[in-house]
Amino acid sequence: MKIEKLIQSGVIAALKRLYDFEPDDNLVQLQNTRKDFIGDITLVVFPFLKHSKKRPEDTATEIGKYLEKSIDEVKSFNVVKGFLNLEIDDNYWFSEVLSAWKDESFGIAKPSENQELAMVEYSSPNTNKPLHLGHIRNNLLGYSISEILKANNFQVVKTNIVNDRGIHICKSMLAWQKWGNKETPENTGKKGDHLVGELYVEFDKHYKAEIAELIKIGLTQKEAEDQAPSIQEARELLRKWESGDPEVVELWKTMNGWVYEGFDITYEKLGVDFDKIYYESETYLVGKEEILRGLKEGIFYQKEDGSVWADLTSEGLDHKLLLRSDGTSVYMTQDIGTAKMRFNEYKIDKMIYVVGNEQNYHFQVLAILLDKLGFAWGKGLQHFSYGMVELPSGKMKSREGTVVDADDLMEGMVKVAREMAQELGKLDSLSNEEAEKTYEMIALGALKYFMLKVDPKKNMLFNPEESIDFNGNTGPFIQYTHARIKSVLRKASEKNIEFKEELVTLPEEISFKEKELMKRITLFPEIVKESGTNYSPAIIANYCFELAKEFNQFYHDHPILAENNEPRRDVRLLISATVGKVIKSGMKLLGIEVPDRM
RNA sequence: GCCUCGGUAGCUCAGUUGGAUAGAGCAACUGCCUUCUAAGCAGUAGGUCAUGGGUUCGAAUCCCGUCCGGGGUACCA
Repeated sequence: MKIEKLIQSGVIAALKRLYDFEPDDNLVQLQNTRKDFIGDITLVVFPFLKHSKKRPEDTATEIGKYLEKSIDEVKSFNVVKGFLNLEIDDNYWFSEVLSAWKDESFGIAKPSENQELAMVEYSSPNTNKPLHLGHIRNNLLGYSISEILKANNFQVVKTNIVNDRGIHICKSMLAWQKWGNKETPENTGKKGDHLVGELYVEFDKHYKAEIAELIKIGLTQKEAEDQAPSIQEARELLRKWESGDPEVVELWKTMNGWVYEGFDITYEKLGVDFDKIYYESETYLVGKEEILRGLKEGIFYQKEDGSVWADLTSEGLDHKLLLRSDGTSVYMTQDIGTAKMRFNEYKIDKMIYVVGNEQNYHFQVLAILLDKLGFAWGKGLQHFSYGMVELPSGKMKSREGTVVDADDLMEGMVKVAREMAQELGKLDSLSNEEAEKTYEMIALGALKYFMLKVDPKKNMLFNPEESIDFNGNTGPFIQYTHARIKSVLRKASEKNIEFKEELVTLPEEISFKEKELMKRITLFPEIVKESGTNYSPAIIANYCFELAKEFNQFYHDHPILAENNEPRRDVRLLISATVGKVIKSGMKLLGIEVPDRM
């Protein structure tokens, strides 16, 4: 039984016995003892004073005496003001670490039958431009939260809804027709998504110029934006696409194909993947049908111009457009269609949308609309809302060229990692291929950890001027700690002094750091749970950092292989090996690989 | 205007859901490689937790007001 549970029930028994008082479980507040005090677990006794009718110190002492007597694991206690610090027997932590080591999947649920199914939607790019830094945060969060849900006993289906149709892609198509010079990825060597992205910028350049011209001859901004020839032509392309014009559809397929080839490369480099991909072009009509059904059933209403709306004023919200006056669908329409298709195809218990917080209102409305349409699962949708990535200059804008391109960023990071490693000369013994693989691992580790260590809900700042760090609270720091541990274990095996798990025993005395490490290891399963219920990879990231930091301190002043006292040496090897294992599985939940050498 | 999220060290971020003297990393300065990897370790310095009130044994954390910033409120997605 876990020590916290033991103590909790011990405290409840003590209160009953001493003060004839039965508290709620949540009144028993246990926390880890602060480092400046002696002890492992601390009980806050303030809430009990009303019933004990004694001073905090006396109350704590009485409870302490009771626990010391009734729970074997409680070795001793001390009282500071209203805090009862309990010292736990080293044997308890030792046995926890030993079983952590033996447990193949310590802290991680194994796939089994009857798991609930969670579908996680993430990435969801438009097909008119390459992925940028904002997408990176989305992809890393989506991937990581999927791994964390798996670790928390969910079956997970990772999904991606590709926004492959609409005015945005028509703009790139038009630009290709008019100014594209028949360029293709093949004849230029350009990555497909980048080529299409350039065309999108090209369109915008002409469009802006036309607007300026029109304003000069007296039109308002709004009129000019509406009447510029480029946008008119793009709209014409969209109409042709919707009516199935073969030539337009062909161009659309070709250009989207280029983009997908580019995306695949970026996704692979990032190390993210999907179990099921939906395309907006295949779901928007389903959404439209649902809206029309809702209209027929009187759930929605139609204005004189033909547009369809939902009245959400009874929910404290506004009126929301669902179909334009020309009958075409909007963002919301498509999401309704996509949701319906997904729930038809899978037995989804939990649907999670990894989408930026600028869409908070959208998902609030989506849940209500699905509910109104009679889908029982509508209200249960989870919007995993995360903050924006900001640059020192403010928000990123694709059209204004202030975006940090995903491919460029990753490439740059690998370059820095390579230079740094070569300077340190650490990987000289590896083959070129192995070394190159390690550079990538480190570069991606730095990038991913950088993005995931901050609370997903908060906006974060990325400064392209300062490259992402490789020292301190970073991915490489944790990777390095893992490599160090592996190195020690390799040498132990070379010297034939590996520990045998069935023979390791607790030495007479263990140091403060050794105990701290054992306690930290024991926390891991709880951390995995917490990150699952809070949808926060950051909790895991910060735990891994603390663990690695503590290991490095331990490593610095405790000889491991050179320790003469065998029980002591073996327990140090056990602790090291277990820390290595926990780091590896923790980082895996973040989608970060750890090298054996670096 | 209305809705919503945020403001913690020079910078980037933690802070165990109300507990003890608010913590890391970066940047600056000092030490430590003949001993298991120095991408490391140890130390110095850096704070009116935006601000004013309130709630109580106890507030960075909860409530109200104010200031500053982000996002939303589109027949864009």
